[in-house]
Amino acid sequence: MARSYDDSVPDRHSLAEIEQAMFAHVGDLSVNLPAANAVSTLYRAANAVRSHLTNTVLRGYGLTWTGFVVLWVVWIWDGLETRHAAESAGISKATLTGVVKTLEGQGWITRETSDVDRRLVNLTLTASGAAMMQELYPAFNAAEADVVSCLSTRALTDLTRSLRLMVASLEGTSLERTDSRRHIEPARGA
Amino acid sequence: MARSYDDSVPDRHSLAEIEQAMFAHVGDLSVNLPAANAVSTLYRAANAVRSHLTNTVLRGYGLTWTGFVVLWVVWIWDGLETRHAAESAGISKATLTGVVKTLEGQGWITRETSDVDRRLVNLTLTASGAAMMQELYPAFNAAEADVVSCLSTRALTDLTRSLRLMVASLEGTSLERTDSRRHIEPARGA
DNA sequence: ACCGAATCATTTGGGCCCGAACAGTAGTCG
DNA sequence: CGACTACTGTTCGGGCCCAAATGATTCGGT
Repeated sequence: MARSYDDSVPDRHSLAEIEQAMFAHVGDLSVNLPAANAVSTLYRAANAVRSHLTNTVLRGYGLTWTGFVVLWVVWIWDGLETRHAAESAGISKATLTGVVKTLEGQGWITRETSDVDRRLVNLTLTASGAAMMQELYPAFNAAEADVVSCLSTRALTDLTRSLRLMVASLEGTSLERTDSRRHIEPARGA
Repeated sequence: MARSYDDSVPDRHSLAEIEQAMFAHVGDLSVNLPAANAVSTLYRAANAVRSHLTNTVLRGYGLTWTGFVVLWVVWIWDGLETRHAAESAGISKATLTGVVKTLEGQGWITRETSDVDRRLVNLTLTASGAAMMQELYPAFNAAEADVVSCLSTRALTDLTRSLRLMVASLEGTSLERTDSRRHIEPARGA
């Protein structure tokens, strides 16, 4: 190595160092540290999981995380309309259009406009798409299990419950103001 | 409304319905449901938080989530080299280059190559950038607190600890194979 | 003093991501 | 029937995202 990696400016920051730096900039009183820690760790963990599963499992099939999620919801529900697929996958309809175009070009999925309502578009897995999911999902699920293997059963259920609470409070108050009582869509896997 | 939103195909899926659909496709025995639930809920929660904070706090300043995170780490450490900024922000150096270009164009940040090592580039907040963060961060932190207000103090610390465990086990084994003993960078706010 | 290896930031190319604007389709109500 | 309204999926524009390749710079060893 060209350098020992620990001599220059701050690289490895302890929590105490970060707290001190924060206090120096924002003032000791008015900062909610546990909330800041939780949010940043949450986002970092989600990206770490996504990145890990993508690189270890999905990349071999030429799939992205989002592409896989879309395939998954279409697979599990034996076909889906675009609007439901977008909601279940947790992405916007605009994004879904592009992702489906990619998956369609890869031959995993087909798109056909509905006969009864010509506004709708039905998504269905191709034969090779279904076969691929049947082979891929067990490996993906095993990798999921591996990712959470560092947590006890109790810690895992607590984690999921807390996260679900946050999702419920956020998705209940954010968008979709047209129907005040908004349902909670658990997305894939739950 | 044109339709009652609840009559057509499957939209509101209960957990039991999803489990049943999964079993029908993957086989009852070999699926780790708690792990799948945890991973999907984790990712969905992270995106919900990101989306909420972006729309309620950041959008008013013309900032994206990633742009804000980069500004934050540069702010809190009184300037940073790009490699450290990328790692602290949890994004690749390639992504950072583009984000910094955006922030530079908006006048929040400046870029200048180091004198002692001309490969390095130092990032510093402009005067207006520092002033903006001083005004913005309290609002952002308040929104963070609001997002986790549905959890008890105990649940929040447990959540953060579990997530940190996952991050540690993932970032310790994923990339950066050059230095086998990799440190754990807590990112912003932690 | 040189040369090869390591490290840095950037560019390139392909894909995801969303809000806003859009055109097409369906239901409603006079 | 003919507006009017609501809902559909798509397109557009701008930004984020990363792996791989590139060019510049530095370090270590000879």
